Amino acid sequence: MTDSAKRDRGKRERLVAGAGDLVHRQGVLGVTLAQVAEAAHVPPGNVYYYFKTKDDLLRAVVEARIGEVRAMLHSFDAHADPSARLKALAGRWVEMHDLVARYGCPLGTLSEELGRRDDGLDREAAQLMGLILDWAEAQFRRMNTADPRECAVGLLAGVQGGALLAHALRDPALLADHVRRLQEWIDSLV
Amino acid sequence: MTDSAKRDRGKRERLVAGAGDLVHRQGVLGVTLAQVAEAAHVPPGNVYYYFKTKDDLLRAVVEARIGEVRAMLHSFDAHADPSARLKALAGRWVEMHDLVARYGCPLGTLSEELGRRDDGLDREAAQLMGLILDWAEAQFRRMNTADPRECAVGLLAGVQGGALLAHALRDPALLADHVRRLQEWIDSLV
DNA sequence: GTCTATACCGTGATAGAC
DNA sequence: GTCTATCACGGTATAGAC
Repeated sequence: MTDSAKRDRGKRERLVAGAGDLVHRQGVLGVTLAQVAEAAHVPPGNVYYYFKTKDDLLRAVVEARIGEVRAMLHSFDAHADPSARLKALAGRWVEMHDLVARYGCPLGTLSEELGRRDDGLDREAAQLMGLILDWAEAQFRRMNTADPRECAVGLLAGVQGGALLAHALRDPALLADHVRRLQEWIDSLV
Repeated sequence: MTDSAKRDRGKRERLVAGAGDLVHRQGVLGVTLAQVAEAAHVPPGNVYYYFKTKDDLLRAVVEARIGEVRAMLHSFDAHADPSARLKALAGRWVEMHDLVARYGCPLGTLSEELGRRDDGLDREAAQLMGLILDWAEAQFRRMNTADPRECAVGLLAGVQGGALLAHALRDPALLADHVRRLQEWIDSLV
């Protein structure tokens, strides 16, 4: 890789990371490309050198988030016990409960916003929830629980709903307490 | 009331209703005042005669939604049994599962979007979830369940999370199935 | 009291300078 | 190959015509 390509990559990554952050805090439509440029320490207007359109940048943000989700799920596979894996998944939202109470779940708010579209990006964003759901279903299946798919939906819906309520009421403790109840529920299934 | 005041009221109501609808489908920032005017059959630009700013109109939308929530909860009080009331609450989301799968829960998406703000409208919007939560808690308390507040959070989080997943995956059946599981859970507490 | 024409700004996007 | 000056558009909001 040439030096210039490396710099490109660095700036591209900074742009995507900054855009992802801003989108989380302000929503897709609330973010301007000028803000993204500033956050990534790139000259304003220069964003178009790396992304043809704003939607292009957005697509990169979604793809990066999907990558993060895959990495997260993969990291949970270190646990031998499927119930421990599921509890670790839920625990992720406890770890970021302050951030969630202020700006909502980074995955949930993005899914909600892009779910209204009809240009392909909605399908892309659906993977954010779809991947987690499929992974959780596989874990419940290993636990030999009845209706593993519905259990997976119950767990992720619980987490996402808890995040939404914690955000609406701006109450981090609500999320933490609710997730602990979900973790107890997982234990009760073993 | 004078005739002109009546007309005002009619237009005002049409503007608020149209704006509420558009906000649900496109999000707060995705709606333009021109669209609102068109939806309400009011001359474009004329919106400012009824509302000083866009935020003013938005506040009216939130207040109207709060009124709808109050009316909905009040209507459930017709059931003598608190568990029947709670199941009727959950049933509301089954009734509108197609709409929710397409555009998200009208209350949930609004709460998410306004929860990011910090100008008072976030507090206003918090009532959308707060009112339901308090009402549900009172019903669980009458059922003598342990931890009525946490049960209320569990129910509303379940519904909202189910709505979010149904929206993300654009799958109305997911919401209907999940809500039925929540209703069975309510029955199991009696 | 009701509505229209318009000002003004910030946005995404582009053409071309360096 | 990288960045800057600028455009055209669409948005909110206002001043003033009817």
